[in-house]
Amino acid sequence: MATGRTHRPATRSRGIPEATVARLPLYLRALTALSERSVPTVSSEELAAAAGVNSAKLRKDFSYLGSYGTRGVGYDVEYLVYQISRELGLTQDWPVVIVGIGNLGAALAGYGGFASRGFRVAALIDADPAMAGKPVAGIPVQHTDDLEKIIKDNGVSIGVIATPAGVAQQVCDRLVAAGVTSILNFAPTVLSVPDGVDVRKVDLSIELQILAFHEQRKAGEETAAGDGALPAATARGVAAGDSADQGPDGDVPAVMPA
Amino acid sequence: MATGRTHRPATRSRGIPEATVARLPLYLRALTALSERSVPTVSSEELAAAAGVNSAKLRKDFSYLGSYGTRGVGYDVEYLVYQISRELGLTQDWPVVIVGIGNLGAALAGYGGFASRGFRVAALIDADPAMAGKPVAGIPVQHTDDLEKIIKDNGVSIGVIATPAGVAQQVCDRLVAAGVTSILNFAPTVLSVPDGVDVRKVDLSIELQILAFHEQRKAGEETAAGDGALPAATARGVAAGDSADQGPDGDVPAVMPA
DNA sequence: ATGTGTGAATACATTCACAGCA
DNA sequence: TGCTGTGAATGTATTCACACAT
Repeated sequence: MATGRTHRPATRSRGIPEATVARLPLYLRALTALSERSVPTVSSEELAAAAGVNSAKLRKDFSYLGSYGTRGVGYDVEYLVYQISRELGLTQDWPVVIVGIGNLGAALAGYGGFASRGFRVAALIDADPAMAGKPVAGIPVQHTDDLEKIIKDNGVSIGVIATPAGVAQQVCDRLVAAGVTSILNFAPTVLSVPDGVDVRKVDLSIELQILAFHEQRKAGEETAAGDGALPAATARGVAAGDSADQGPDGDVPAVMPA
Repeated sequence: MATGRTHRPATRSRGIPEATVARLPLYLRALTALSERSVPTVSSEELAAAAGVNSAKLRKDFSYLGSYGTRGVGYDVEYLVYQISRELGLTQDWPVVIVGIGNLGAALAGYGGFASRGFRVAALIDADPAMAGKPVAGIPVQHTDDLEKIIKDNGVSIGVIATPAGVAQQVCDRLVAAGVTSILNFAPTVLSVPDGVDVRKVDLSIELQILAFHEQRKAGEETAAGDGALPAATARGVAAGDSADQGPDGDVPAVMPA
């Protein structure tokens, strides 16, 4: 959108593929590093290497944002940082609340990547009265009773759930009722949310299980009982790939504090 | 690099799509819950609802594993639990080491989902000499100096990196050199690994940025300057969707302890 | 020369819709 | 009759390869 570029919608139209959106943060991180080293421009090849993707994909991804590069030269680092930040909505800063201050919640609260990337921990919330008032990562923990007020007073629209699985849905319901429309769920449960609310999950156990699956292959077919064993086949540097889905309701799983 | 691969042996029997593999843990979790409630059978419809996917997808996923259902009836819960566990390689248990025992590492160490799901924390490793010997979640922390020995003595092939970004690559290199072939990376860096080593990332900041992107849209087109704004359109329960990729090397980012 | 931007080709994933088995 | 299993249809993502701007 930026300037008045009204040609083919292909450029800045509202149709950025999810897969591309998921990679923008990666590019942004690599670009930020370059920016800090005062590198003025990068080629798609270089940037792709730094982000761990291949250059064709990167160029295609950028093409959805617009034509921000210069043929024969590459991309202007600062300009791209700005464009991607804007596209991701990071030019404003998002107040976030973290609910469930166990080890995980504390780790999240202390995560340095927040402030620097458009997010601000507006509040830490926990159900344990003993924690109320105690500062974690410099921020005082507040009691769950005040959840609704905290959300409203701070205009919070993004919530992080780091509670035990048993109370996650209930916390989720309260967050949503109070106005939160995006949730990052670390509890190992499928959350049900109304339409219009986004849920993303982070789940240690799932990630490990996926690794185990590939690990098992690499280990050879020793286990092969009556299977039409397939030797190598997969030894590729799989190195990741997620996928989640969703019907009308919530989403999935995750790590969990003590 | 495990065994030889090179071409595209892409057989068929052993060809479970990545997207399906990524969902098996979800199904497994839902099935385990049913199993605990002594539910004997489930239909694809019911199980799909519990796992947060749609039934056609679930049936297609299961079709890659074999024909484990009964037409007109559904799936036998116990049997499916076993088949999926086996497919994921969870019938054996995987010793795992966690490197970097900050808040995050401690949270992971205390995660209950380990033991119950085929994983065992074989060791906790940290570079801080002051931590050595101190138990975290009941497991004594060991010093980084002994990393290689620990990996070898325990036959560890899966490592979790929860260190600050600055040392992640270095830790990764040592893990790989010592024999680890699967890595779950929580540090916000792209790790380079040789072929045959799988890397998966978990990155709080990236997840939040993806949420922010969608959140921005929902917020309306207030920012809309000369854009052919697209009003509602997105209010759907987007609710997730990942995607990562990879070239020849490693992968990406993540949370980070204090 | 060099490296972007992008149509066209290919690969992968989801959804449909229904035949066929219990 | 009810629900699985799966080909065919559709949708999405990645990769190729090259015209073209600088």
